[in-house]
Amino acid sequence: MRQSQLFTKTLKNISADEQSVNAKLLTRAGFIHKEMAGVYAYLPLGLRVIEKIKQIVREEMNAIGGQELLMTSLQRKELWAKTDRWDDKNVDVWFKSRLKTGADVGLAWSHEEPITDMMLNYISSYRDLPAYVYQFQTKLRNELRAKSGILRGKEFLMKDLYSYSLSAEAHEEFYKKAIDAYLRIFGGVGLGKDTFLTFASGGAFTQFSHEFQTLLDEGEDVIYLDRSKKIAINKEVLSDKALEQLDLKRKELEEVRASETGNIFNFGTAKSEQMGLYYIDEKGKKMPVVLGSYGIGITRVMGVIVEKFHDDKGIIWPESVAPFQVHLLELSPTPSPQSSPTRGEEVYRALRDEEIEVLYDDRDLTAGEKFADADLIGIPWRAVVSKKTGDRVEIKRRSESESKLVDLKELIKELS
RNA sequence: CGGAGUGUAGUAUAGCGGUAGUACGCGUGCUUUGGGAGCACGUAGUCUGGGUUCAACUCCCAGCACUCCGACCA
Repeated sequence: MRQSQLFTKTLKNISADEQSVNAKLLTRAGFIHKEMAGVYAYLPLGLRVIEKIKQIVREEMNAIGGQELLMTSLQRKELWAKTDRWDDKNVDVWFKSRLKTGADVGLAWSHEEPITDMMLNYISSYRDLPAYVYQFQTKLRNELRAKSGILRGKEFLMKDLYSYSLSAEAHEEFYKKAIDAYLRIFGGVGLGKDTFLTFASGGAFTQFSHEFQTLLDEGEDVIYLDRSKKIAINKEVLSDKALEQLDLKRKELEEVRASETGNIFNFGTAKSEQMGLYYIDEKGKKMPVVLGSYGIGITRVMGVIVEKFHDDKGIIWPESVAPFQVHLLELSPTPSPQSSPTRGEEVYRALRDEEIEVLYDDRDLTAGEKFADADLIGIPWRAVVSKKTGDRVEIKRRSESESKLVDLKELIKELS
């Protein structure tokens, strides 16, 4: 894409009100726009990052048998009343509205109830199980206090998968596969080294649920981490008994702050029973379906990545989620549309021919401004053409300071 | 929901009970072109409502919005 065509611009300064690093950098670089507290729009650059993260998640979900769908944002009151979660006393983040007919509707803060209710239509026999369905959906939550930029918003994008299994054993098997898939996802988006399976409060059916906590000083959670075992326990369930069950020793645990980037739950059969989701087994016996849910905060992951990968000049995107692979800067171009294409144009076309995602800074700006923008936007590779580079290209990683001169072939090889 | 703070051009900020200033941006022109370049001219503003006052952007009250701390967080 040509940067001259990109409608967003970088900003040198933003409101002192915006204090989180992720919101500051993403706003200044033109990835997001704040509509109101805790509510952000994702602009072209930001959306590209979102789509990259989604694709990494999608591939892993498909690999464990997930089928993608898209549920609705408007939800029926009755479904949530069945599990006693319509009442504001029980769920305090509801946005509620009313149809012209007078019927109450809720705006989706989760989809467990509607998706489980929908499955009543499709699950009636053991032959229909298991079923794994997932979606990427905007969740709307009337949080009292949004904070930390896109880390906790009133509106955010989440991947939620729901598993419907025949038995506790079958569920357990899938649950383990989901854990592995999650670890691969966090590795894939560049957070693998700092993301740990964490035992957390489990609810009625199981003692623990599992969170995926990414170490981050700006995170909201405190966890106790055993680095050698690569697992952690959330402060909220820390007890001598829990430590013993998990075979963890208090003196080997490190207290660290983290952000909950994923969370998986075993609901057992409780919700199925409440909602009437049963199947008939081989012997003709009516059995409740075993339910699990598996979430990843897509936009939160994006925010965490920015919090972890930046310097004083801007963002440093991991290659797997960067909006573009390479930022091509043409310095001191000689604008003359009638004559032959500039060196920048040639390189731009060559990269595009190789299907390399390139943001081409073809704007008539000074070198300093282009460098500053490139650092701020944070694309992993920077390629510069100018009088100085002649028929070669100067390339540099955003994360490093040394550059080198290469020819076009080497450039393409480096980026492929 | 408890506590604290802040609302001044598109953005960031200064100031004052008496005609609102600077920087960036934006527009025009010229000069520049390897780290947010220069000159000139131009552009645009006191959150809303009420009160005090001869006079309110400034003081007081309320509302709304934003930020931070805490509580909450399937």
